[in-house]
Amino acid sequence: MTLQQLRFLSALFESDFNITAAAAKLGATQPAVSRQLALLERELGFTLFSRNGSAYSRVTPAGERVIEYARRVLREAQNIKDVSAEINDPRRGELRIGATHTEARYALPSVIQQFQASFPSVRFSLHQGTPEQIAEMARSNRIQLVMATDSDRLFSQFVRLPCYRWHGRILVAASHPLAGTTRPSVEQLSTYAIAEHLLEAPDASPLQEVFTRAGFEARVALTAQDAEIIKTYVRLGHGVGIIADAAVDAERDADLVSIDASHLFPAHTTWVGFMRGSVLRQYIYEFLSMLAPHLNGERVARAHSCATQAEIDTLFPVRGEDVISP
Amino acid sequence: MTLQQLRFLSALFESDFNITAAAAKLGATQPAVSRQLALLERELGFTLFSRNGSAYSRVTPAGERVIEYARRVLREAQNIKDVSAEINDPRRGELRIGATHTEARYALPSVIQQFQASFPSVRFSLHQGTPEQIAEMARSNRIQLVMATDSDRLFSQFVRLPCYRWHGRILVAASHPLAGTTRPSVEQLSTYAIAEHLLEAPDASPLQEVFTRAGFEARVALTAQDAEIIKTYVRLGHGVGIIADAAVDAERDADLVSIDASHLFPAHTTWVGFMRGSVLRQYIYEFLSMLAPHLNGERVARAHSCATQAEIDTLFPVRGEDVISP
DNA sequence: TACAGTTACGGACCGCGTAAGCATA
DNA sequence: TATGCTTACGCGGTCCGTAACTGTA
Repeated sequence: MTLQQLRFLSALFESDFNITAAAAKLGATQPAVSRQLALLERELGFTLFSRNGSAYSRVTPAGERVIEYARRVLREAQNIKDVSAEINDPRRGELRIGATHTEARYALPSVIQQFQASFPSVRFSLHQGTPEQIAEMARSNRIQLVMATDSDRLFSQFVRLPCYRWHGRILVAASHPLAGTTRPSVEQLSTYAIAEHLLEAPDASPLQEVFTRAGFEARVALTAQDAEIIKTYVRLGHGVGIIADAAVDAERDADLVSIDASHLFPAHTTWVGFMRGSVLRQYIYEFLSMLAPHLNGERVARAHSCATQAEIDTLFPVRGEDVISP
Repeated sequence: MTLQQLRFLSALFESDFNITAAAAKLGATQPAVSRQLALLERELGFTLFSRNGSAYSRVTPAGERVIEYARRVLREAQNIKDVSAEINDPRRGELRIGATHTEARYALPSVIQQFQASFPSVRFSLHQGTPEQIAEMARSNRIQLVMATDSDRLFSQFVRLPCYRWHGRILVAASHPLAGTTRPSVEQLSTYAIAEHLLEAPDASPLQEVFTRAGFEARVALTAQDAEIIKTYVRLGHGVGIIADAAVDAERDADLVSIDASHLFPAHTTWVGFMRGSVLRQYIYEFLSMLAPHLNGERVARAHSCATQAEIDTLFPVRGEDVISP
């Protein structure tokens, strides 16, 4: 068993069991990958993938376990390389972030700009995807930081730090009946079609829950990860939009009316995280402190050494809509 | 960076920085180890060990971090081998246990006998040591299971399962003034020299605490890991011994009087554990259920998947002196 | 025929052990 | 002089890429 074999194994898994693609990803030739995987299977004594004729089709139950541990091996090996890079040149490296749509679109751009000015030799990349996708990217070491809102469930192997909290805002066209109101009720909202800014799985919508509890039903006519789609819909006068307050741009959305909805919906927490046990380069600490002032080096380091998420949560208490920065 | 280099690195660390010894331990020659470590240092770009002339003396701070991650790599790689062994021959393998003196001496022998009868092809070995020593053995993968009493502090990276609970017993010679008493008080005890069965660090003695709280001082004249030493001392009539109840043998200690002391001292918990995230062979599950009936496969598997020790503790509630087996 | 994976072959490289060299007590 | 690590050297294995082969849609 060699690290190379485990790299091939992991790459094959991440390339939909296509050896040719996996080989290309690692800058190797296809026979090399094929041979090393055959050798690994022979050494382990059982098949890792089931063959569908000549093509590999899917992983066996045993293979799944092996891949899980293989990835752990590779992550720990990457940690060694990170320690080395940090010592040799702390200001040079890579920062790969995975984020869901809203964070990538509204929260990150200004921070990224600031970060790149401070660390011109750090190659920055941003990978937008669903929470499932970015969790998988982190597991395969393709990204170091993850940013998402809620969906904690998917990130149990992560150290999660609260970044900021926010409320939904109601967005309507200027001509809409609700345009002049403040503090609209659930009953009022329930008479209109709703365009909702999707956070996680559609079935886990906190919006539906709020309506149900008040004895009404939400008529959700549109859901989208991209708040701009919601705005377009609202501009057409088709109903009421509900989006993150960060997604409301005072200038470009001047034709729309946005109404505070903090009395209706619970606050969301946008957090940033990394895989438990992974090495954090110094510039990652810097990035986090740029992202939110309360994520300073000392507190992040303390969170990093916590064994459980519960301990971390006590380090970052929440008051009302804000994470408290002592 | 290769797995072999990490193995050499880890072995050197565990051989007191003696390359010759490390090479012998791994069945390699000394130049091979020397060269691979030099290559690794060159690849990483910094020294891992500080040289004291020609000999290696100690690890650098950076080296310490690298070793930490190198060991993790090796543990995860071992997990892959364990998965493989389990699939190829579930009844063949190794079971290496680290235990402190009392467990190795009194609790384990009968279980080991039973286990070896059921699994003749599993090579069993038992390694007795201080809690510090066995924790270090587990970190370097030399043992898979750990058994100890209290000293939780040293085993934060472990999954700990309560095995059984026990009280200290007072042991005196038949001619001793306390021989006829039941429920002796702290005041009575404080007039005699005490020989204490040592559990963890001498400064963390719960005995001293009990005495202090009652307003007395314990005159501890002897401490020992081996309860037999305490018995010898008591036989000489030199004072009062306090040992684990498991260490009292009805037949062989018939010349001594043992007195229940559960009213005086808090119960101790003897636990068994393994490193978090390690693969457990099927026969390890069997061993655990032989060790204590409440450690059945289903519950151990559940504990294994817990992320925190606190979760595990709720799986094994305690009532009085016993771990509850539902 | 196109596609995906395996087998065959020759070359480069790499890691090992033996043996000699070098520094420190 | 003994100990412990490093360098030199030659061998054997191993890994790789190119190329040819096999099996499947």
